[in-house]
Amino acid sequence: MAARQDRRSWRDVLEEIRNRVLTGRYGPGDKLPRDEDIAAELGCARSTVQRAMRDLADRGVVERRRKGGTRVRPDPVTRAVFDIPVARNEVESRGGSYGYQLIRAAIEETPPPVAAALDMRAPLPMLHVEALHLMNSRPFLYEDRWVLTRTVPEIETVDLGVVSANEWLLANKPYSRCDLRFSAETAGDRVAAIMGLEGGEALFVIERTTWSGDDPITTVKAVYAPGYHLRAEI
Amino acid sequence: MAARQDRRSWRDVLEEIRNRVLTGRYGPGDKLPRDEDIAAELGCARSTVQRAMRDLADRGVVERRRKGGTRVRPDPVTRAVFDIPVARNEVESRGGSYGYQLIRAAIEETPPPVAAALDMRAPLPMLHVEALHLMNSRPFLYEDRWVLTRTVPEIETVDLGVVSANEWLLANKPYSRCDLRFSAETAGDRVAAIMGLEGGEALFVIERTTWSGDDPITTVKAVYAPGYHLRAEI
DNA sequence: CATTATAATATGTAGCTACATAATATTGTC
DNA sequence: GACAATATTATGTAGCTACATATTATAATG
Repeated sequence: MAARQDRRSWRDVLEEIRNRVLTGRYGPGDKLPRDEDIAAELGCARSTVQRAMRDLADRGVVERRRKGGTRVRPDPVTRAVFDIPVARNEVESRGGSYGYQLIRAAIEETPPPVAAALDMRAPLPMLHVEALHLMNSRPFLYEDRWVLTRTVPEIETVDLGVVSANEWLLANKPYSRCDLRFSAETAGDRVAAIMGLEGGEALFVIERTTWSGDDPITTVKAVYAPGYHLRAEI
Repeated sequence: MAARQDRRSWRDVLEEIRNRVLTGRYGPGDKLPRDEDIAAELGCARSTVQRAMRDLADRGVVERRRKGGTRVRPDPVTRAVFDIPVARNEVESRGGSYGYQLIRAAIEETPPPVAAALDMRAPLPMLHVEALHLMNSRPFLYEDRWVLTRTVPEIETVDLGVVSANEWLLANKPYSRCDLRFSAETAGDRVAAIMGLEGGEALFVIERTTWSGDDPITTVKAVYAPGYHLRAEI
């Protein structure tokens, strides 16, 4: 096959190995031949096999270890990649007009759950920000955020009535680590009041915590308006 | 830096470029120099830059096009990779004992929303399966699934009281395309009854639709027990 | 002027070599 | 036999060359 071009591409190798996994020729937990042998069998260079294998490892199909070899992942998972856009972009890409509204910004002591999320031992003064992102003047996303001022002192000089803490931090304080949690939550009285809901609705929630090296930056709870859903395709 | 080994690794290149993006030296939408020039500047081979750039593109930091060059993604996103495990593995990896219970399995005509999810034009006979996955004998995940028997006729011969449709399909009918949707939903009467809830709780929902080539295989709504959350780390 | 053919170009891929690195296996020592 | 030192090995990385491919840019043509 591949008449004009006789070379075997890494995608061909990937497909071949993937098929062998899917048809059970290489079952869960099984050890695969070494790259070199697969290369010889399929008639390509080791680097081509390497390329394919790296992709399969990225996709969660196989696991590779130096000297240990390659084996099929024993527990099959569906690996999905999600892009979580900035609220402004998400609203605008849906053709809506974006609006932003600061609800509150104040210095407070770290509450215990926030300290836990950020791996902090002792409470410290933090900037607590609540804000609402709007689509077509209607609540789209409520954000409840804590920022560690010791890590990001400049944020105290920012007018959060104009720029959202989210956008400011993204542009000014890159993170090196990020924890993400997706969940569902019932709209409580406070959130319902802020978002103009009746209360009791199921809301999609993304919690995100970021660090710069070992220094905690911020933790946010982003609560989306009812009906929101996040998509991915594989 | 890198005393013993003077070579610059692709990770170094990646970090360097990433920093330039984060510090604004390469701003959103900006075009980067060609790989070859970056290689010359940083003192490494083009292949090393390529490796780093591919990774940055995978992470959603830059966009690359042949001849068009490399540019910084204009809209910053948080790209997260989630592994969605099979219920059994998820329960067992948390140290729980897994249980499975078939609620119902019957042939029905495709309802319109299911047809829409699967890109089907006309309704066809489908296998409608409802099942409950248990952790320590308590409801963990309720699955409401439709399987197109025309694509997977063998499933009619499977005893779904013993093997879950999910596990059987994963092992026997590989998919080539998969759509995923995350959302939050309020527990209705039926789901509440099945899961032993009071009703009105906010539940985390994953909807998954798969195809083999152009042939629809199945679409599932997976409803998790209250308190469930999905994690990722970047 | 629009439309099509052609050239130019940046990234993508395949193959090669050589060496690095992380494990695992083996051997040596007590 | 237990444990440490050493060898072995499969994957990982860096660099090189040559060519493929997809676009964009330019020139040719009606």
